[in-house]
Parts: sequence; structure tokens; C-alpha cells
Amino acid sequence: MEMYNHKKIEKKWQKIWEKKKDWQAKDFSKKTKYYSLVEFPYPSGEGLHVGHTRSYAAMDVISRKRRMEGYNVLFPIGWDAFGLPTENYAIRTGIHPKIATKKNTDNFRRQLKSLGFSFDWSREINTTDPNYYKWTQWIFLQLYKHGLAYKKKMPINWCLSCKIGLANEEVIDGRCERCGSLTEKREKEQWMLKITKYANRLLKDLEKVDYLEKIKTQQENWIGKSEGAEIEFPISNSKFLIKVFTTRADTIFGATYLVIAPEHPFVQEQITNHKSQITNKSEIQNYINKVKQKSELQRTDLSKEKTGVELKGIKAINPANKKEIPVFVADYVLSTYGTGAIMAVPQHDERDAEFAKKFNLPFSNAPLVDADEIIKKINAKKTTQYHLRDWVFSRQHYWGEPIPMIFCNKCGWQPINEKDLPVKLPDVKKYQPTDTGESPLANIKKWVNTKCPKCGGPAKRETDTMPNWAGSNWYFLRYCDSKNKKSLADFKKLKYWMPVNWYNGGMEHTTLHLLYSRFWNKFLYDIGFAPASEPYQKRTSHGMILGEDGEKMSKSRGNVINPDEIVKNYGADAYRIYQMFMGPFDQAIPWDPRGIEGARRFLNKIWNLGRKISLKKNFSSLETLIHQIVKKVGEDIEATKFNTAISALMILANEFEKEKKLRVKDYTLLLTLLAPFAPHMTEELWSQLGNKKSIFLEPWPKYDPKKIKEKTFQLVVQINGKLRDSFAAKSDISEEEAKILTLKRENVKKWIRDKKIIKIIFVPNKLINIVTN
RNA sequence: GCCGAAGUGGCGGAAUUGGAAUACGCGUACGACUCAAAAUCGUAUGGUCUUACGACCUUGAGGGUUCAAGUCCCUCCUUCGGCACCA
Repeated sequence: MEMYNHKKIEKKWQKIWEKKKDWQAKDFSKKTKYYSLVEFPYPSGEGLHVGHTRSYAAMDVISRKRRMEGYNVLFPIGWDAFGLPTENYAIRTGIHPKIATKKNTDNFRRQLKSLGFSFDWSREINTTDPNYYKWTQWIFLQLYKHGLAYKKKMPINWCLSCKIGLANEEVIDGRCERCGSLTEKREKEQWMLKITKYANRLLKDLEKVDYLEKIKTQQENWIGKSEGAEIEFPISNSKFLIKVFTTRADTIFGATYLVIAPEHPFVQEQITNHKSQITNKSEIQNYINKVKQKSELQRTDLSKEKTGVELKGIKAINPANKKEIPVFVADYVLSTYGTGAIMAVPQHDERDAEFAKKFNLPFSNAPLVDADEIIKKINAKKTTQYHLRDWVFSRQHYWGEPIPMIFCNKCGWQPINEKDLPVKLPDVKKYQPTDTGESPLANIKKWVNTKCPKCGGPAKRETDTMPNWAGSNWYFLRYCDSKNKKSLADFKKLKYWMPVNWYNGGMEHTTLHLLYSRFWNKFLYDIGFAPASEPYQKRTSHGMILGEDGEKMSKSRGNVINPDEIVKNYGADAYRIYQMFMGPFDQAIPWDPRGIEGARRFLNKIWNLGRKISLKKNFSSLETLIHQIVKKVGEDIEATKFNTAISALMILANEFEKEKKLRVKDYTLLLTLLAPFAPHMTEELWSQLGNKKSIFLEPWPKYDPKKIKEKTFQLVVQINGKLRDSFAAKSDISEEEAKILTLKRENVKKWIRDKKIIKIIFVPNKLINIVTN
């Protein structure tokens, strides 16, 4: 037998698999379908990251196991290729993003193929391909036609460095999610998507899906539903009313003042209205100006002291007890949530208490009342508020899908005729956003100037592009029919494949990407273009792979692991085994270069075990263990406990090694269980045993529950809960018999001596515990 | 500040139900093979005390429940993740 030469056999099998098209999914096959999905990568110039392959290796194991279980598996891959790094590269080098993307995807494809993932490459997609983004644009048009896309001038987060507007969701600690520089507020006309219309369904339908509990919690928190009431507080001696939102209507008798947000229309109106009764207008105006300069980060910093100004000269009336109470403007109340005004109850709310202490406002220990009754009595309205806000969908960048809209001076915003899709990205000379913050597309007059689709008069194209979330919002649908030219995907095919049975990806995508794509899928479901109301039946997430130093892998730290080198030196199978064995799948874990050597050693051991095969041997002394291992490996894979599945396989291999001879049957069973993890080596050994068909056409091994049970076991003897002895006993030994055998033992006698036995606890097939005085 | 997860050898980690803590792998030491090395194989490997048999201690800290606690309860500490003046 030859030595295990990974270079030779991995290339060999990759070629054969590709030629035989073994991993191509068959539309409408009579087998039960199984759709396993991984997040398609952004093809960066740096090449494949080990983090990608952790997820891909895991879902490849699942997909290969499913095929062996008789499913028709769809396991697709593609490229989420629009995005800033490529655009920034273009700005730096002048190389067209299209060319850089081609180069990067070619490299990624080569890398993924070298790892032997069983992707159906015939369905490969690329979000930057006009044949793909035609349908991204088409979906936008449908959103527009159904009133879910609208343009709005609003304060948005403006990244000073990227020169683009960011959604609230994309600002982290007041900084741009992409480049990390500070953001400020600016007014800009933006295309918005009305995701808030779906808030309740996005929340409620979480009941229907099997996501990790922590992922569900994240979605729930982001949507942030709260039930409460809108209560009107009249302003004394005026026609004005201030509406507050509260979840604690029951505390209304303790409300001793009102607070409104600095952006609240009432304040704005009052300080400009010369008839207003307010006596300290300039003080209020000064305060508002100060707040404007603050970033959201500063405003929402919990450790800062509360600030605010009283609106002197006016009072509000508490509708519950008709008492007059003062009104403040303060920045701890936000205009974007609820009604932008609150009733402050220092007795029951910490923030209100802090503010009240600072401004010497009274605490009222008025009794709590029944919320429903008081709401009825004061004629307030029960309402529901969501934390979720509409999605800012415009970007002032080149490398994204053009938003397919046209502005006509006569007719206003008009959608492009569907027959004119796709709106292709034109070539530009400079990729840099303009100083005004407009997209580089704005400089191409020939492209911008067009005709109004409605009146035929002169009109201008929208020059903003879509965020890079757009393409990834519906890609799972396109995989079902990736070449379709007439529709985003044939409905019958969608109906066959959807929903995705199992979706795995990074924890960092479990809030935004998941929410956005669920939103688009629900919309497409509503208008009859998607067959399932929830796109993903099951969602899991893998932990990050950190550098050897325990820090996040990054170029600047110099701790990046290049998969190519590992594959070259140890082989794809060793790489995959190590990644699956390194630790719990959902936890972050540092890369250990020695771990890969252990994985390789394990594969060598399996390879060399082949020498022990004997045709003469026809019984197995390890039958019980084998059945136990089959059970464990299968169950662990399903529970994403890949590390213990492999450890079980190692135990089996170690036992096999202790045997002088090995049955063919036992050896092939080990190969079959190992096949999803180490596909190349097992396929090679399988064929060396004389098998003509792929090992992946073998059925996944089954175990016999009756054969799992051991004939004997070590009965543990405890005295007062401490381990003192153990001996082999028949399985299912009776309590009586166990007691007799235990009390006969010298070790036991020694410990008991003249002590009195108070009681004896017997746990079947486990232990016996003697309690003495 | 709130929510969530976690804390186990020199290291990554295991322990489905409360029932032998440290599986499996890495590392280390010694041995076998070898002229030698590598590879491979074998043995040992939580700590303290003991010549030894063995005893005692040990799952972030402290307390509790229990015949029995890594696992359950209480208090506290630390780390990671998420959210954050959301009324």
C-alpha cells in the first residue's frame, strides 16, 4: 500500500466529482429535497478567510450526510460582490471593479474547489452580474409600486470618510460600521424601505422557525415591540396638547412633569411663535443648538449627567388628577421613538428620578392604578411601538445596483419600465464620490439625462445605488433557478426547493442580514413571487476563528492564516477535520497550527489501518462500540457537535488499531462515517477496496439500539458519596445482588468497619452508595 | 446600566438525565525502532503529602440543597457577545 499522498488523491477526486456532476441538484426529483445554505462570500482581494471555511465545511458535512441519507440536496454558492473594498481598490488603482471582482472570484472559486466542498457550481451566481441585478432592481420596483419605497428628506447618519449615508443599524457606537470613522447628522433625500410595515409579522413569525434561541432573541430585541398607551396632556390656557407614549399608564398619578425631545414640533413651533407664553425662548434655543452638535453617541451616553431646560411660562395638565405640572425639553428623550414626549414618573423610573433630583422636581408616591381602567377613563389610546425604523436604502457610491428610478420635473419620480431592466452600471473615469456627496454616476451626463417613462419629456436618472445588502436579500431564491431570464426564478422550482432547510452563517449577520432578507422574502411572498412566508426553516451560527494570538485575524496584526498553505502542506481533508475538531462550533476559537498536525496524524492512522484488513476475519469483537459510535456520530453532526463526532471516530480508530486484524465491513463503516468530513481520502480508500461507485452513494450507517448496550459495566462503589471501589458487574444487575457483592469486598469492609449502615442508594447500571453514620 | 453566554489540566476542550471530573486532540517526559534524525509505536502526564500502599485537595470565589454537584439554588468576581437614556 502506498503512502497517503494528499496532493495526488485530492486533485484526482475533485476532477472525477466535477466530471460526474455528482453534486448537481435535480429540480423536481422524486427524492425529498434538502436545501442547505451558507452565506455567499464577499470576494475580497485578500482571498478566502478561514472563517468562511468553518461554515462551509460544516454545511458540506451536513449536505454530504443528507445525500447519503437519500435526499436530493441543493448546496449552492455564489458571490456577494458589490461593496466598498472593491470600490476603494478601484479608487486607489484605477482598475475597474468589474476586473478586480473577476480576479477575486476566480481566486475564491479555485480556493473553494481545492477544499473539496460539494457545491453545485452549475448554479453559481454573482450579484454584480446584470442578469442577476436586473432582478434586484425589479424587486425594488415592486416595493416602490406597493408603496414600500419612498423618498424622504430626513436627518441621516453621514460618514465623513465614506461620504455616504448610513442606516441607524449600520452605525456602531457613533462610528461608521465599515471604516470606523465618526459620523454626523445631515439632511439628505434618501430612498427608504418601509420595513416597519412588516415589524409585527417579522416578530410573530419567529414562532414558526427553528433558529438558535439567542438569534431569535436578537431579532426580537431589534424589532423591539412594546405595548403601551398614547396619553394627551393639555397645555393650560391654550389649544395645545402634548401626546406622550408610556408603557406604564398605571403610574400616571405619579407623573410630576413632562419631558419633550428637542426636535419635537411643539418646541420648534413655540420658540418661533411670538404669541407663545414661553418666557425663556433664547435659553431653550441655546440648548437645542447645543444638542444638535452632539452625536448620537454623546447624547445616549449613560454616564453623562442629564441636561434640560424648563419651558417657563407654560404648564401641562395631568389628565388623571388635573394637576398642573411643568414641561421640560431634554435630550434624554428621543424624537425618533414613541411620540417624542414622555410623562416623567420619578417614583418608578430611574432616568426620570435622576433628572428630577437634578432639577429639584417632586417625587409623588401616588398609588398605582389599573392601567386599562385609567386608559379608558382619561380617553387615552392603547398603542404598540416598535424600535425598528425604516431602512435607508440609498448609497452615494459607484459599485452597487443603480436604483431604477427617473425624476421628471413634470411627473415627479417615475419607475423605469420593467422591459428596460436592467439599468446597467455605466463606466466612469473616477470612482471617488463627489464632494457634494453625490454618487460618481452624477458626473456622467449622457447616462443621467434620459426621457421620462411617463410623458417622454427630458428627465434625470437616480444616481444613488443600493446598499450591498440588496443582492444578499434574495439570493437564496435565485439559486433555485439561477439562469432564468424571464423571472427572478420559476415559481414551480421555488415551490420545490423553498424554504431553505438549514442556513448557517456568521453571528454578525444574525440581526441585519437576517431581518432584511426575511422582510424581502415576506414581501415577495405577499405579491406571489415567493412560495414560503419564512425563507429559512433553521438558522445556526458559527463562532469566529481568531488568530493564534487569540485576537481577531487581520492583515495589520499579521495573524491571518492562508488556507492555501494549509491545503498544500497538510491537505484539504486534514484542514476540514481540524476545523471541525478544534472546538464547539458556535464558539470563538483561536487557530492552533499544531492542531492541524493532529488532524493529519489521525488521517494517516485511518489510511494505515487499511493494512490490517483480513478477509479471513468474519467476526467483530467491537460490535457494541461500533453501534455506539454510529449513534454518536450521527447525533452529534445533527447537533452541530462536530468536535465530539470526530473524537468518537478517533476512539473507534484507536480501538481498531489495537486489533491485529480488521473486518472489511468494520473498516468501510469507519470510512463511511468519516466520509462527510474527509471526502477525498475516504473516497480513495473506498475505491481501493474495489468499489466502483462513489462512497457518497452508500447509505448512511444505521445502528441497532439493542446492540448498544454493554454486557457488563463497572459498578462504582461509593461510601458516603466518596469513590472507594469499583468492580465489573453484569448489566442490569439487581439491587439485592449488587448489595451482596459490594458488602463482600475487602475495600468496602475496611471503610465500614464498626460503623452503622444507615442506607444504601443503588443507581441501576451506575453505582452503589453506602451511607454510614 | 440591561440582556445573553461562558469561566474545567501546560494548551484546545469532554462530561444528553445530578451518579467514576479531566474523554479526544495538542504539548511535554521517558522508552522502542534507527549509525543518527524524522516519522511511527509504547508508557506516563491535575495538585499536595507519602520510600511505598495510599490519603487528602481540585471544575472563577464564597455559601447552600442532596446519599451524591462541573451540572441545581443564593451572593460575588472576571471574560466575551449583543443592546443601550426605547419611556
